[in-house]
Amino acid sequence: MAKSDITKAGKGQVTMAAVGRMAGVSQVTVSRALSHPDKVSPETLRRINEAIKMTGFVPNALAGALASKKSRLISALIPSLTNVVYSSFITAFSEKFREHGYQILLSETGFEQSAEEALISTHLSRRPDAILLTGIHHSVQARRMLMGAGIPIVEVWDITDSPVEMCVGFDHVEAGHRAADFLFDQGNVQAATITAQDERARRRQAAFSEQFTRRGGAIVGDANTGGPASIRAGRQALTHLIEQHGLTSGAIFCSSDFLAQGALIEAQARGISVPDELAIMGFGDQDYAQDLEPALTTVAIDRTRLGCEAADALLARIDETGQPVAVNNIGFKIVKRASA
Amino acid sequence: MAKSDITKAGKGQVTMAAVGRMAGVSQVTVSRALSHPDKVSPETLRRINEAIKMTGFVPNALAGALASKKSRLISALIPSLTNVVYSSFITAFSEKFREHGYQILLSETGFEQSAEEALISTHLSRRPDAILLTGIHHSVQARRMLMGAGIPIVEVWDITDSPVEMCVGFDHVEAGHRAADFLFDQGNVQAATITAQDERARRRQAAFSEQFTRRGGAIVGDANTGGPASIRAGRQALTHLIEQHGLTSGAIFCSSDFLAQGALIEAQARGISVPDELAIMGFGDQDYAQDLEPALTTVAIDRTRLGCEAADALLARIDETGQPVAVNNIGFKIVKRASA
DNA sequence: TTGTACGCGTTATCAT
DNA sequence: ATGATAACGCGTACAA
Repeated sequence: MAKSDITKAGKGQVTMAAVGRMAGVSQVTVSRALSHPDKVSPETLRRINEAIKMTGFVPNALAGALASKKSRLISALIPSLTNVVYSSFITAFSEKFREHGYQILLSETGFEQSAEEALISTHLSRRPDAILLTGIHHSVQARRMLMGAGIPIVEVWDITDSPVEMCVGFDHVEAGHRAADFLFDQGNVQAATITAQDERARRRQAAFSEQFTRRGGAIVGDANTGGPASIRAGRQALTHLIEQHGLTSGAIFCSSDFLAQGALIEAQARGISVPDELAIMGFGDQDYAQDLEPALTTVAIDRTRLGCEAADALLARIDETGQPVAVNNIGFKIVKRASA
Repeated sequence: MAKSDITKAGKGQVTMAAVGRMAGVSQVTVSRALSHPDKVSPETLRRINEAIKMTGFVPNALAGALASKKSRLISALIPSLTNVVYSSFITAFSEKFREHGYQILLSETGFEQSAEEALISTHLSRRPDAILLTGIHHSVQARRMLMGAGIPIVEVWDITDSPVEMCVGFDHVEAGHRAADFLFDQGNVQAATITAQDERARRRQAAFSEQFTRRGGAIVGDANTGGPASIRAGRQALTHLIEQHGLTSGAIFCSSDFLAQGALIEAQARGISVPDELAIMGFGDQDYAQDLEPALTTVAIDRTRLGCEAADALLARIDETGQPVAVNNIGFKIVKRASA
């Protein structure tokens, strides 16, 4: 049994050293061939690439990250993967970073804040080059860990004057106010709300009710789903508002398009005409909002822009190019369609 | 300026050695305190934990993985994050692994196969302890890299007699056949299909048409969306079938519940009664399928079970406990509701 | 119970 | 253009 092991042995992975041996160069030259090919002679480069192909060598990014102190990994914590609002956002965010050679380490936090702290710790142990958090409420311990990590941090989907470092999102109170103005100005004197279990949604709802009342309207009832948004929850909430609160006319402000869709279906099943008898307004402007029947009036959040700007902010800090603004309010837009 | 640096210096991260210095023990003892606390005296443990708290120490998982050759990282490649079918599946998969102390490195491959190869390579460079792929079609080069990695591999959402290593999914041809049988047995003699741009969906559609014809039915038309499934695509496809293929009655087999929902809305907008004039059948059994009006008849795939069994198969291989089956057919179930 | 010595596979620095 | 050497921070023997 020769001790030479140019072909890879049993469990051992192929290393740069092995590739180098095969190409007749040292390990360092292999490293250079991959990171700075222009600093290696064409002939050497050719032999190295051949050896790489023969051995099926895949660089060990763990070792690379340890040595260079750059993991090219970005942490992202979002409430839910199955909620299209967040998944489409994270798709834009990921794509931007993928173009720059980064990978995303993604975790769901759920809507209970308690899980976040442990997740942050686990994520930081992978030494990401930056981290994204959803929302602006984090425990003291979480903030401490984040600051200690010494990496760029962005909080999304909300804004505050005191972000951990940077935030990009929009003002939920203002969104609630403008939705109330819109529905009142449409001639609705009565309104109800359907809200999922989500702190930001609650904040919008409170702002909505406050403003709608201030304008002179009456809030007939508030239905909380007690869980994530779903079509079923929307149907049940409308049923509740009708049967328990005697809702017969006016407007309904839903905390998501998904809930609004449920309300739309329940109204249709009950033979209630939308928007004539009941005006229904969603939130988010999902892709399908315009394809519902009637097309859904809603508050549009540009999730793609949100993802891109969050990524840009982090990239600017990572590359130390430019100074991204600490508070980036991307706003929202009320989209009037047929349902309200 | 003393050379002692018990408090962490400028950019340097806190290491086990630093924690050890503060607690008056060596680096190894700190390591042990974290991995095998029972092998450390209570008093020492107390001092170490105190030092950890004071310094805000977060272990470097990169270094740990390099030394132990275990990254506690699982790679997952799925076609799309925004498609609830896959995101709910991956949520179950992730949850199972999270319980076992693993994190998921997730990437979208899109529905074009070409991107997969590069993604596999990038993922393998992080030295995951296992990898999950969607589908059973992979390039030769991809298979080579996968086998060379020497880690457990599971392919999901489809089955084949020759998986790279293991697969858990269901038979798409059989699903198409049974859907055809179902709709024909319901008394439909005409049928059409609406199919998204997805290889597995196409395979189901082909099997459906074949079987429906074999039974004596007639295929009126096949609408391909040419893109991902969406409500809009469903509406447009039904419009196409009606206006271009003269579809007036019979059944429609949609490749996803999302498309079926679009068809439902378009039918409603056109005043076509479902299921009396047109029977509509979806695929996937999304949570909301039963809450549509009329409730959607569809083919149920247990995505949670799929995620759990895929995770279990990998875990069994990682821990070398038990020998998971190479081909795990979890089947499907036709769920009759009101729409067909 | 605790510590010493070494290796994991790469990048960075400095020579040649 | 290429190589030798020293980190990087932690786990795993093995020793005390």
